[in-house]
Amino acid sequence: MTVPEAGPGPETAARPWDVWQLFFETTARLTTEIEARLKEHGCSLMDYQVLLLLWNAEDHRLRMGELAQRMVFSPSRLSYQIGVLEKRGWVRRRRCPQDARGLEAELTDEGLRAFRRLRPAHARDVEELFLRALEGDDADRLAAVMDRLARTLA
Amino acid sequence: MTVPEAGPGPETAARPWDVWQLFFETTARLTTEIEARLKEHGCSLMDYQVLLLLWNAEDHRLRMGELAQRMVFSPSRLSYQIGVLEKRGWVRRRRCPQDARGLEAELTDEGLRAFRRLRPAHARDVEELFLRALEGDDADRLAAVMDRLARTLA
DNA sequence: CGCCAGTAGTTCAAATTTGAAGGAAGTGGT
DNA sequence: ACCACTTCCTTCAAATTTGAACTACTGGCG
Repeated sequence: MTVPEAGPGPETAARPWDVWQLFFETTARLTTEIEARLKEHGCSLMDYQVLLLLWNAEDHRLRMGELAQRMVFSPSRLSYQIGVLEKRGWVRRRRCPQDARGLEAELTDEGLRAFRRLRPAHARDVEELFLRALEGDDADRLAAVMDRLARTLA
Repeated sequence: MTVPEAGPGPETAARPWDVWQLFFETTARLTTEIEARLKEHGCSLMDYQVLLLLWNAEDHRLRMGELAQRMVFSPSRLSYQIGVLEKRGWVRRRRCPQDARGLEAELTDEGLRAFRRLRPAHARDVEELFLRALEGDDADRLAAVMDRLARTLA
């Protein structure tokens, strides 16, 4: 309203700080709900994300450090998480051939089956709770913003 | 590239699932970094958000339940958080006059001062790490998407 | 009034997360 | 070969988070 516009401009001139608060709160609600639904199938969202990264990786394995980077986990947090998944039989630790300091986390056959079992329900949840809210070129616009954010953070 | 377009369409047709992953990962990086910076001033992001909500509230007070809703916290989590802030002298618990079951969390004078001390640095961080990435009408578009997400979750 | 289902918060134990410290192995200079 | 430095990951204690009881109070109904 304060800035003259040519043509039909946006109805709402969102105040930047409100956008941040809305982003923060909505993100919390979204991940909380998705996590709650996934947990009914016996898996936390972080568990799932680890499985997903391993699933996508060459030979279903990744170096611990690489995994920690991608998950935005501290080393100790990743160590704990992998420990949990290992006890559950979904992941195995292997010493890395190239570098005896390092370890690789590898999806077991059981982990593979668990992932395949979990995926459909989780995909539907993300679909329903997140993707459905994206209209028109929202996906592209959102991706562009996230890319810019990621670049700032790098 | 796979879909014929009339005129100069968007360069990138982001695949929905990738958008979700990017959103999830970038959000994690962003909040992790903002939290790290805030902690150098001796306050967690959740502490700050509680202070902010109380700051904005009538008489700087809110019912525990209301606060829990807005923070997306479980009752026990809020109870713990308020306990921490209370020990630090930033917040006080008062029995609610209208309903003897309930409590209100109220900002103390010291809490007020703490918030005013924290705010500038945090504002700069959010500015630098989040708001700067928003170009053109990104803020409005993002707000619209978040609104739609929130409505789905309600 | 007296009972009772429902509401508001707290508490407790178990699970997770953090951050500092440690142990094992690579790397590079001498 | 040796030593200092770095990298990779784990471990440990303390802080936080979760989820299931548990306590205190309300409001409505007989």
